[in-house]
Amino acid sequence: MIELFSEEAGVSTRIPGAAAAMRKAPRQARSRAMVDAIVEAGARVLDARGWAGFTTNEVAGVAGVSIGSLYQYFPDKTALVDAIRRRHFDAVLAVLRSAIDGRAAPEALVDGMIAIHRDFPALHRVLLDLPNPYASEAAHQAFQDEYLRLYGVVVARHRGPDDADGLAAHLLSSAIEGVIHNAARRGLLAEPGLRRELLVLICAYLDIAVTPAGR
Amino acid sequence: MIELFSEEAGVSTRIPGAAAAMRKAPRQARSRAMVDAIVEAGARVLDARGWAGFTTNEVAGVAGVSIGSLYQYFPDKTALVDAIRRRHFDAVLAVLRSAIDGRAAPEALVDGMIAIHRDFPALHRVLLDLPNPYASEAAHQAFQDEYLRLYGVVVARHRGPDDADGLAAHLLSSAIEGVIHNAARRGLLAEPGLRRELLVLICAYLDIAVTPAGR
Amino acid sequence: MIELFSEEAGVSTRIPGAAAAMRKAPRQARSRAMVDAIVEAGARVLDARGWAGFTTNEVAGVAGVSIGSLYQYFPDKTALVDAIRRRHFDAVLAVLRSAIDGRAAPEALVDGMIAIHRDFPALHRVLLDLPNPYASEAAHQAFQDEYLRLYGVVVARHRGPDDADGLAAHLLSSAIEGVIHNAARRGLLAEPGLRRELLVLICAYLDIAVTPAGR
Amino acid sequence: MIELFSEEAGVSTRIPGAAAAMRKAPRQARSRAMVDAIVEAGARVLDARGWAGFTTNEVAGVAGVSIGSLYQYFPDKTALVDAIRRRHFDAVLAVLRSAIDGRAAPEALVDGMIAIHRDFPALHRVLLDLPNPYASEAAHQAFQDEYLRLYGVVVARHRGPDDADGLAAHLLSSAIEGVIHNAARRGLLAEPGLRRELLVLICAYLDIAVTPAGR
DNA sequence: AATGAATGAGAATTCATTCAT
DNA sequence: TATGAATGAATTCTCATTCAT
Repeated sequence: MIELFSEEAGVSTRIPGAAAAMRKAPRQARSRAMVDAIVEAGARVLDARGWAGFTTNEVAGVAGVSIGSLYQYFPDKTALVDAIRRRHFDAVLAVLRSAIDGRAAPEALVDGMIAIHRDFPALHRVLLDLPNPYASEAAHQAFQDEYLRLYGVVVARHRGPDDADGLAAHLLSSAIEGVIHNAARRGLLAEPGLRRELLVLICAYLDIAVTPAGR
Repeated sequence: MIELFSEEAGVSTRIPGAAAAMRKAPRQARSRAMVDAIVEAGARVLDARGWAGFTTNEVAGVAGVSIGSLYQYFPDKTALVDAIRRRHFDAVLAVLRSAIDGRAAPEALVDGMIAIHRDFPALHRVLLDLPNPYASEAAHQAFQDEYLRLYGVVVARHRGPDDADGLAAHLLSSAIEGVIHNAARRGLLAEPGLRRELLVLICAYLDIAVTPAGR
Repeated sequence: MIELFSEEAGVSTRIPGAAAAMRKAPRQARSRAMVDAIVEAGARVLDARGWAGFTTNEVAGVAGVSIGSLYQYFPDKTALVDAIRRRHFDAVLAVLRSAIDGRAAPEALVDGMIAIHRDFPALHRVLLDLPNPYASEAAHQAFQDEYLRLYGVVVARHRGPDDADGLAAHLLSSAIEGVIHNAARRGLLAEPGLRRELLVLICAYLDIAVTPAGR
Repeated sequence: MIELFSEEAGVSTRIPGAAAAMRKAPRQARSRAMVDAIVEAGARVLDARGWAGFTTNEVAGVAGVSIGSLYQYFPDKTALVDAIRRRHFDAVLAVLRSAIDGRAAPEALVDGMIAIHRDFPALHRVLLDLPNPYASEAAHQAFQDEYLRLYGVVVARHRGPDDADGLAAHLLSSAIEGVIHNAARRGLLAEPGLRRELLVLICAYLDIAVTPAGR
C-alpha cells in the first residue's frame, strides 16, 4: 500500500496544506493503521460506488471502524476525500518520476499507469470530477502543476525543449489519461493490445514532433 | 441549441427507448419550450456545479419553472439526466457523422468536438461517470456501440480495415475524449495550439498504422 | 345508478348542508351528466385504490373529464368526497326503508346490503374511515341518526319497543356492517352460505330478545 | 403495554418475517425504549388522525424523537405501520387464546376485545383498510389464518365441529369486529349495555346452531 | 479513545388547486 | 365553459455530523 505519511517522500510530493486538514497527526502505530484503513476503504468505496455511494458511514463500515473514529481523524468528509486524492495522486507522480529516471520512458509510463488503475479502475476518473465542496483548489493545483511539469520532462527528452507553453505535455497527459480511464471503465486494462496501441500512440506523437519533416 | 424533439433528426440518431422516459410528450409549443428550458438548465447546472450540485429544485430554479413542472415532464431525476445525456451524445454522434461525410475527417472531427464542449466544458465528463442507477444501460450501450462504430469508420478510412477488434477505434476515441475533456476543464478549448496539437496526435496515430514499416 | 339530485328523494334523505357544498347546481343535462360521471368515477377510485389512490387528477381521468371541470363543480376534494358518501349512504338508507316497507324484513335487508356492496365492495368501509379533513361532522351525524332510527324500527318490529336507548339497533347494524364488509373484502359476498348464516345471526339476535325465556 | 420484543412471547405468536422489517434489532435498553415509543406514538397518531394524518414527521414528533431516529429503526413508513399492526394483532390473538383457555369463552372474549380497543378506539379499523402497498401480504395472511382458526375453535366448542368451511367462524368474527369497532368509534365501549348485548348476540348465534331444531 | 445512537437540514417527489388559453 | 399546464406546500427519506456512554 502507498504510505500516506512516509517521511522519505520527496519534498515536491507534499501538497501544501495537506497535513493541516488532519484533525490530529496519528503518532501511534494503531492510529496510523486506522487512518490507513479508512483511506483505503474510502478509495475502495469511491471506486466501486462512485460519489453517490460514498457516504461516511459506508466508508467507516468498510474500514471496520466506527463512524466516530472516522471523525476522530478526519474533521469532515472533505478531509477524507483530500487524503484519498493525495494518496492516489502521489502514486501517479511516483510512476511519472520512475519513468523519467529509467531510460525507456514510454514503456515504464504505460505499465505504471496501468498498474495503478488496476486496483481502483474508476477512482482516478471519479477524483477528477470533484463535486464542488470537495475541490480544495490549492492542493489540486499543486498536483496538476507537478504532474504537467513531469510530463514536460518526458516530452522534452524526446521532442526537445520546444514545448515552452507546455501544450504538448498537456496533450500527451490528457490523451494517456483518456485512454487509461476508458480502458479501465470497460475492463480492458489487462488487454495486451491496449498496451501496445497506447505505446504506438505515444511514440507516434513524440517522434512526429522530433522529426516533423520526416513525414 | 440541439433540438431535442426535432422531426428532422435522422432516424438512426434516435436511441431506442429514449422518448419512453418522458412522462408525457410535449405537444404544445409552450410545453416544448419548457422541456427545452429544463434540459438546458439541467445541462448548465450539471456542468457548473457537478453531480453534487445537481438537485431538481436547483434545476427548476435555473430553468425558471416550478419543481412541479419539472416532474410533469420527467418522472424522476434519472429521466432528466437521461435527456441531458441524450442531447449531448446525439451532438457527439452528429459531429462524428458529419466528419465522416466530409473528406478531411480529422479537422472536422476536432473542430466539431471543440465546438460541442465549449458550451458546457465539464458536462461530458460528468455524464460519463454517472452513479450507477442513473445509466439506462440499454440506451447508453447503444450510444457506445454507435460511437465506436463511427470511430471505426474513421480509422478504417486512414489505416485500412485491419482494426478488426476495434482497439484502434477505442484508443483514438479515448485519447481524443481525454484531450478534449481535460482542455475543457482547464479552459484551453479556444487555444489554437490545442487544436493543432490534437490534429498532430490524431494524424500521427492514424498514419503510423497505415505505414508501420515506414518508421 | 342512484340519482344524486333526484327531486323525489324523501325529505329525510337530504342531508342538511349538502347542496351548499356544490359550487353550482347543475341545471343543464350535460352538467348533471358530468357531475354524475365524476361521482361515479370517484366511487370507483375510492373503492379500488383506497384513500391513498384517491387523487383528484385520477378521478378526473377515470371520469373522462379535465381536472378543471371537476373543480368547476366541486370546490375542493372534500365536496367530492361528500357527494360520494351521500350517494352511497342514500343507497343504504333506501335499502333499509324498503326492507321496513316489506314484510320479510331480514331477507330484504340482507339481500339489499349485499347488492349494494357488490358494485363497490370496499367503498363503505373506506367511507367510514374518513380522514380528518373529509369528515363533515354534521352531514355524517345526520346519516348516522337516520340509519340508527331505521334499524330501530326493524328491531322494534321483532323485539318490541323495549330498545329505548337504541343499543340493540346499534348492535344489529354494527354486526351486519361488520359481516358485510369483511365478506366484501374477502370476496365472499356472492357466497350463498354467507347470506344464510347472516340471516341466522340476525334472526337469532332478534328472536332471542323477544322470547328470552323460550330458550 | 404489549411488549414488542418480549422474549417470553409464545412462539406461535411470532408472525414469520415480521422482525425482518426492522432495519436493526434494538439491543440496548435505550434503543428498545425508543422503538416502543415510536410504535406507541404511531398507534396514537393513526388512531387519532387516521391514515391521512399519519406522517412520519408527526409520529416522530409525538414520540419525542427525531425523524432520523425513526428511520434508524424502520426502513420506511410501511415498516412502521407493520409494527403497529403486528402489535395490535398480537394483542387480538392473545385475547382469543386466553378466551379459549378459559371455560367461559364469550365473556372473556368480549371483555378482552373491549379492553384492547379502549386505548386506541379507531386503530383497528384503520389497520384493516391500509392502502395496498402497506400490507406485507404474507404476515397479514398469517394473522388472518390464525385469527379465523382460533374463532373456529370457539365455534366448535359450542356448536360442534360442523363448520367445516369456516363460515360460522368468519361470520362470528366479522360481527364481533363490526360491533366493537363501531362502538369504539362512537365511544360506547365502556357502556355496560353494549357488553351485555354483544354477549347476547354471540350466545344466540352459537346456541342456535348447536340446537337448530330447538327453535 | 472508541462507539454508534441520535440529530435535523436538505433532497426527491406528489398532488390539491389555480388560471391562462 | 372546458382544458390541462403550471404551481408549490407538504411529505418521505438520507446522510454528514455530534455527543453521551
